[in-house]
Amino acid sequence: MKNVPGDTKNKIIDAAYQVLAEQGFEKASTKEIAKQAGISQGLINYYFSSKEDLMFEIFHLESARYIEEMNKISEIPLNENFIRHALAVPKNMVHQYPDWHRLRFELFAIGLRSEAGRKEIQQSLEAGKQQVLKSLNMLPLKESINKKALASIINVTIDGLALEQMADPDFDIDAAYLTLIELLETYLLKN
Amino acid sequence: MKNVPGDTKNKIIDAAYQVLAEQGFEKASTKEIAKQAGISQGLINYYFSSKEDLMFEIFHLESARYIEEMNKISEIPLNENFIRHALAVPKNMVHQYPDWHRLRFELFAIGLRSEAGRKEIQQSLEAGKQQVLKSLNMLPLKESINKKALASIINVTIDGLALEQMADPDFDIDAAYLTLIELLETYLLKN
DNA sequence: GTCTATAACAGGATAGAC
DNA sequence: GTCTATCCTGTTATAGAC
Repeated sequence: MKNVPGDTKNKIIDAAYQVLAEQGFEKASTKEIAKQAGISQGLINYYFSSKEDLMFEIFHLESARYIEEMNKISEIPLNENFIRHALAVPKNMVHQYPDWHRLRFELFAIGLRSEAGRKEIQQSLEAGKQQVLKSLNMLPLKESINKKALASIINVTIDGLALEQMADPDFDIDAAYLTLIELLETYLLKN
Repeated sequence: MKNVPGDTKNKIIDAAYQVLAEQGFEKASTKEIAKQAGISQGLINYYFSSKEDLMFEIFHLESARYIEEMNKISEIPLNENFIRHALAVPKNMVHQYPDWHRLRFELFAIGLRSEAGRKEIQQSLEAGKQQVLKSLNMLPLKESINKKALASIINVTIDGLALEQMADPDFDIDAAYLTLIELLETYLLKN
């Protein structure tokens, strides 16, 4: 095994991501992160000036991953099934990346306590809304519809349904998405 | 000033509520809570066996307050404006009790990390859904509508819009609720 | 770059006086 | 019931050897 440049830093980031998702921001200790990464605790401060620094880097990386994932919607053909296909993208994220949503709610909680964190949430929500808005703009919609408001609603519903799914293993997320699709189709297409 | 029975305990709970909402579960120290309550730190452990014990008591009390608040919906007359009047209740909570929602998202973050916490979220979400369901059952709806799924969507949207409002002071929550009302009216009444 | 060791501090819980 | 003082543990960040 050769020493790849940037390898150690990435090992730390990966480990921190895991520990952060499992334990949350405050409880995620550098000791545990170092252990998980297979390095010494002191080394973390060689790559990151502080624990907070490391955590914010993770949130940024994950924000980017989210956008990337949601961009799959752009590739969906614009036929009468567009809405259900588009919503399948966030729905599947709950299954594929459960940690990702845990991390997101962690960010929400932190963000409501500090000014720096508040801006992080705002950016994250804004990015999600822009993605939804992009999709809405592909559809021929009436002028009377407030697209921005609608994008907000859809965006927060995606997060909320993910939470329900995580909190309650018996939650029928498929049924919820089905109803959401009906709701939107009725409003957007028949209105 | 006489010593009212249960007064000290309530002082602790009130202080803890404030500190918890401001700092979050992990950072909310018993030292700070004691300071805010105007008592000594050691006294907290006379009334509560542990910090966690204190925190859970707060979550339970707040859950009860939420239900109580939402029960106002039962008093709304069943006319054509029912939906908008009913949704005004949660919307106003964001303004009236900003701390309450901060606390709620704190609970969500904690809950996604421990089994005990997970059940707390589940209960809290379930209670909210039941309230929405109760309102939906007052309306004459088609059989084809999945009320439980719809209640979930409405319930999580309420939380989500509150988050947006807290994260972004410029967020137009009124517009969002207006669109939500239209969305529901279109689906429920015209469908 | 990476390690070990440790400094410097803060947290919750408890003991014991009053 | 309430206080003060203290114990014990765990935390992050840093110093210094390799």
